[in-house]
Amino acid sequence: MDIAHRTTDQQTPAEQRRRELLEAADRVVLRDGPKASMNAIAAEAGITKPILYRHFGDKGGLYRALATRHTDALLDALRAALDAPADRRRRVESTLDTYLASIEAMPQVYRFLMHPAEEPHQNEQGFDVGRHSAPLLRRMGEELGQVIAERVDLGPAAEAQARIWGHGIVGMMHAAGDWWLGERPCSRAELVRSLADLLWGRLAEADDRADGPGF
Amino acid sequence: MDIAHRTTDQQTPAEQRRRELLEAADRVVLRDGPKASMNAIAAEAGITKPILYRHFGDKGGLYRALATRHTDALLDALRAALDAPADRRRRVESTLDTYLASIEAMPQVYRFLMHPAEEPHQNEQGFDVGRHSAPLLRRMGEELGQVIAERVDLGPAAEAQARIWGHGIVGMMHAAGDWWLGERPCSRAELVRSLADLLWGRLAEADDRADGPGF
DNA sequence: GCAGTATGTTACTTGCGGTAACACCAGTCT
DNA sequence: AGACTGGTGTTACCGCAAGTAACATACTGC
Repeated sequence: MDIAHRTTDQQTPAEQRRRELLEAADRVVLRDGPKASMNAIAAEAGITKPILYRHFGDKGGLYRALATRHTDALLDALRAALDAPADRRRRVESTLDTYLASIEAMPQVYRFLMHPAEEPHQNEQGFDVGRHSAPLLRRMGEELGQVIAERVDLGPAAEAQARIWGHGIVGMMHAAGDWWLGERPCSRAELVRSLADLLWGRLAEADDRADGPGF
Repeated sequence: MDIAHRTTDQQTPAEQRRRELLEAADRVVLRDGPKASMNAIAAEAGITKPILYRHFGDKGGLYRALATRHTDALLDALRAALDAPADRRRRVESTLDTYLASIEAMPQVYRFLMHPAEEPHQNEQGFDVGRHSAPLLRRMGEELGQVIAERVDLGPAAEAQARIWGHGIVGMMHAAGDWWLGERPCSRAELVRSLADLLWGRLAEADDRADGPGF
């Protein structure tokens, strides 16, 4: 038995193989998009389908393994930005920038993680199943942005700012609503109040806790 | 020709038929979730597949038509809340509440619009977001919520507030990032600055425009 | 009668996820 | 040595869903 060796060698053969398969899958998915089939992935890895299923169970398992690698990296980067020594405002900006820089640097990975079910076949007019949410959120964001631009005096660069805020506020509403609908951690009124408070700048007003480095 | 009649009757037979089909599709989709097959929808409508394809082109067309009906209703409700005569804070709360009440009242519709590719039971073609990207957003939201709870002094009901803010801020970042990545309307630095400004309460500070009713 | 168009059908193709069933090839136990 | 075991690999198949002919039947206007 060379298990002792393996631990020093850092990898059992199965894990090694699994990593190779994941890397092949990664290549295919980032090249062909989410429509990549198990057959294509297997071919890229130089093997055939059943082996993939032995390693990952089903397609969801493969996806999960694939997603985990990328999300862990992103989360680590975000935690680092969030923990850096600086004042709160700077930390917030740094975290935002880290996230945006990540998705900017690897847009294929981002689209794979966030919009997996796109473009099933190349027709004109790229709408398809799974894209419904995006149009709705986009429309809400754009409309809110226009309302803000029309009614709020934001000084210079007002339009750009208003659109950003529109999409940001809509996203805030959507994500909080989605989470709340699933977990029901509080009443609707409380949720509304908290979100409105957030928009009203209580994040800036709140004091740091006495025992921490502040946020 | 009875086109004159049709215009007074408001509907040509084709449109009438289309509406019936859409209603049948709606029933099936809201009952079976997004995994509803074209066959099932056709059966519910009392006909067979090719007719659906003649009316809607492909499955995406059907879903799009279906989604449009619901999103239009939601957008109308939101616009009404946004336009109601009241001060800005009240209007914001009212809009948030309208949205949340809507998704609370019709969760099946909401899940269809926002999480089209869910329902774990067997056989999901293409990769699935709901299972994996949602986890990413949820994890980010929860972690941020914890960080806020640990470091910011929010007074009573701090934990609940912190979690809400965590998810809300993450959602804001995600939606704004997604939109920005697609349209590139400004530099990354501008986006970061605008979002941080939003979190810093500039929405509350800004004055109303002179020519409007205010937001 | 005859062309045109809308409505409907059955029967098919294509492609996917997923699964048997079998084959090969280490090492291991007796 | 020879049977046992576990991992790697294969071919060939199932079931199911999207999408598409090709054909059949009405109803219209000329």
